[in-house]
Amino acid sequence: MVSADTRPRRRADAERSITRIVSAARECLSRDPDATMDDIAKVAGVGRMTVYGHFRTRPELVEAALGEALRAGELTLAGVDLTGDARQAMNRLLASSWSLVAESAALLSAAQRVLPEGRLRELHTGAADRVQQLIGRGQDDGAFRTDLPVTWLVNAVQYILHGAAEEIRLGRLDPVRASGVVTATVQSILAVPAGGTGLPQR
Amino acid sequence: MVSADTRPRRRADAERSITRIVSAARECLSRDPDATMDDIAKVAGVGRMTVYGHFRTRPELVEAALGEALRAGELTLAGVDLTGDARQAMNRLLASSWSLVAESAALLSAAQRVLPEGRLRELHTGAADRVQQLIGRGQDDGAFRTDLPVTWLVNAVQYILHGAAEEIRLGRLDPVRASGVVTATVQSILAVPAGGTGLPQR
DNA sequence: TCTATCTCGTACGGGAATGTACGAGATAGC
DNA sequence: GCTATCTCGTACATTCCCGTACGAGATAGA
Repeated sequence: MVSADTRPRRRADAERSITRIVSAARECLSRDPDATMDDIAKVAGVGRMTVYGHFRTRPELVEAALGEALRAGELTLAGVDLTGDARQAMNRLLASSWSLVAESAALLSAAQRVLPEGRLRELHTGAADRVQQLIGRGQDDGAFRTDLPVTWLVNAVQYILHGAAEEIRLGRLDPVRASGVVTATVQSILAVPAGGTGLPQR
Repeated sequence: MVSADTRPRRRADAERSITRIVSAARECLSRDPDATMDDIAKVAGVGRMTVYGHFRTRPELVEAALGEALRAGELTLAGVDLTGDARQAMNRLLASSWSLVAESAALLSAAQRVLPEGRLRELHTGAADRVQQLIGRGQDDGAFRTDLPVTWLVNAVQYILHGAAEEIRLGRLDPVRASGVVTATVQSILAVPAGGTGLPQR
């Protein structure tokens, strides 16, 4: 309904350009939410005018980039076995897609500034919901803590992923160890507290 | 060495204006890193030209705002008893200053875009170092985990605080419960893992 | 080979933000 | 009450980016 041939038809080189542009947009925008059309064009290796040939406005391009990232995320998500022990499932999920999820989060915050609120929710729902479902199921199974709101847990995980991506970018976290670090941190956040965290049980 | 009277002298009303401007800058910039000089002036209740009367450039104002926030943070930090059980100390620290630390983090990311790298480290060192020391001490005492790098733990805590502030801003987290939620989450991140996180021991 | 499509440079208009210049009026502080 | 200081509006130059217009040249695809 989106990517199919609603347009009359396109030449192969145009298709290739679009791919490169969207890919460049993902890269640039997830690093700098204010990346310029010109920046993106340069990274894509095309002229700025070519970009405008395919995307009329900047918001349109941002949406395309976000959409692609989310689609990729959902695809990966769909390929991960989320059944069985929730902890193990979360580990599998993180191992295969944490950096991708982090990228989506960065793009999401970039999109937040240029897309209408509704449009954003519309695109993002689905990807996030499935993570929330997994965490929710883990809570029901007794694998994950229930003393904190689900929405907080979901977002806390997001922030950790986002942070890890940033730390790598700043050279403060070894990319090789990152996956393990992320997994360990997330598990700690979701785990049922031992009982002595010093907090009232609420 | 910074705030003292290196300037010839200032009238009382000017002093008042500066205070309001810096305060407004802290508020605006921690909410939107791209806040305009005009935005800040409006919030401060003064004209834009008055702002320029005291801060020649935007980076100068950003630095002032960040500096003030960090100074406030250090002041609070200095008032917290960090001795004794590291877990309890961390709880005390978070209880009395988590939102302030979160604000500093937001300002920090705003400053990252307009201040030279060195200047930023220069200002920020001190505040962050003390948190790092506390976590390091906790590790030595066996209160906190040692399977993850200290720098990561410090930053993970920062990201969680930042995230909590954002969640409140978006109305997804009850401000009243926030303190407890933050404390519980941070304790989980720092705690020595029970032993079954599913990760190789490093 | 022929044509519709695509690339992409130059040039232009518009908007927003920064920072400067000037100056008239208010006021703190002596 | 005098004066240096401060406030702050208007106006302007500059810069940066977006988006449009035009068009010449390359190329895919038949």
